[in-house]
Amino acid sequence: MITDFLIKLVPFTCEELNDILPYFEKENVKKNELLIKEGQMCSKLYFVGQGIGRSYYLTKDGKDVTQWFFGVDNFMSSVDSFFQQSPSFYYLEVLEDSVLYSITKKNMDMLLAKYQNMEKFIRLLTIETLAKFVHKLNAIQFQTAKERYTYMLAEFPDISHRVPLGHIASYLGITQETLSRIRKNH
Amino acid sequence: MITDFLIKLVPFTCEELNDILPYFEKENVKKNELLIKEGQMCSKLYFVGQGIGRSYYLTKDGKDVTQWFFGVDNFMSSVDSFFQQSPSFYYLEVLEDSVLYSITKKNMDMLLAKYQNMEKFIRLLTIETLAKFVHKLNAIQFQTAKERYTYMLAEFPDISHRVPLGHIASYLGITQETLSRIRKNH
DNA sequence: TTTGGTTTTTGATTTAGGTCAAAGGAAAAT
DNA sequence: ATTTTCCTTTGACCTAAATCAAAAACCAAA
Repeated sequence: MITDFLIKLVPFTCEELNDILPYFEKENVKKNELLIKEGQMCSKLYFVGQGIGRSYYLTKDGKDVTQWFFGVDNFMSSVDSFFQQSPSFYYLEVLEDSVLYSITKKNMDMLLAKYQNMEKFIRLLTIETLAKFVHKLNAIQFQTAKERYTYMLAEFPDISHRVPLGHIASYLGITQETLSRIRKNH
Repeated sequence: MITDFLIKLVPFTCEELNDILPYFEKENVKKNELLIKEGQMCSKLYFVGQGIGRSYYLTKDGKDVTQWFFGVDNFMSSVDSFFQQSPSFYYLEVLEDSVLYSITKKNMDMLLAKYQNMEKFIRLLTIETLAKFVHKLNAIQFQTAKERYTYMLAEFPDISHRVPLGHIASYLGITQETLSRIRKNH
C-alpha cells in the first residue's frame, strides 16, 4: 500500500501520514481508459494499487510507442508534466481494470510546502525513477533485440505476459514480428 | 555561475545563498583526468564552471560507451551514486582543462536537512535531469542514425565539435564509421 | 458457436548500419 | 622537425532486424 511505499523512502511520522494519506483518492478505472492525452497538463499523480498502466506516444507516422509500464505499487504519471506543469508528451492509459489512488497537483504542492519530508520523498522518488530510465537507456543503446527482451523480463517480471506483445516490442524499440520470433526460441 | 543556476529554480534568500555557496570548492582539473571510477561511491557533486566532462562505462567486451556530456553551467555527477550512495556504474572524466565547483555529499546532506529550499532545488534539478534522459531515450529508441545526430546537435550545440567523434557515436548508440559518413553528407 | 475484430505467428525479401581492414590526417611528444 | 600515437575517413562486405504480406490463433460479443 501507499503507506509502505512512503515510509520505505522517508521516515514519515504518524501525524504526517495521517495528514497526507487522505489526500489520495481511490479511483476505479476500466481497461483501456485514458488518464491523460498528449498535450494536456498532467494534473494528478497516481499510485497503482491494482492493475497495470502504460505511457505511450504516437510518432509522426502514427506508430504507437510504449514509453513505460506501471505495475502494482508504483507511482504513475507523466513526471515532468506533473511537476513542471508542462504539456504532456505522452498518453497515460490503463491496460486492465485497475484501482488507482490519485493526488492532485494542488494538494501535492501544499504537502510539499508543508512537510520537508515530502520534498525529500519526491526527491528520492525522482532519483529512483531516473535510475530506472537510465537502466532502460543502457539496455536499448547497445544491446541486441534478444538482450533487450531479457532486460524487460527482469524489469517487469509480472507484466510481460499480461500486456499485448506489440506494446512490449515498441517499449523495447523493436518490431512485434522480431519479438514474436525471439519468444519462439525461448 | 552557480548562484544564477540556483535561483533560476528556487528563490533562495540572500542569507541562504551566503551560507550555501562557500561549501562549493573551486577545482582546476586537467584534461583526461578521472573524477570517479566505476564501482566507487560518487562523493562529490560538481558544477561545471568551464570545460566539458562526460560519463562513460566499459562494456563486457571492452567498448567505451559515453553516457552523457556535461557542458558549462551544468551539474555533473553520477546522480544515483551520489544521492543513493551506491557504487557508480560510470566513470566521470574531464575532456578539456576545466574549472569545477564541488560540494561533498556530507555538506550536501547537511544543507538538505537545513534548508527546505535545498530539498526543493535538488528535487527540481533531478526532474529536469530526468526529462533530459527521457528525451535522449526517445531519440535513441526509434530514430535513425542521422536523426539521432540531429538530436545531439540540438541537445549539445556547443559540444559537438569539441569532443572526439567516437565519444559522440557511442553516446548515440552508433559506430564511429557511421557517424563519420553522416557528417560527410552534412 | 458463429461472426468479426484483434493479436500473434510465419515466410520471403530488403536495408540500415555493423564489422573488418587499411589508409590519411592531426596533434602530442621527443 | 620528425616520430609516434591517436583520431577520422573510406571502401568492401555482412548481418540483424525491418518491411511487406498472409495466414493462423485468440477473444469477445451477439
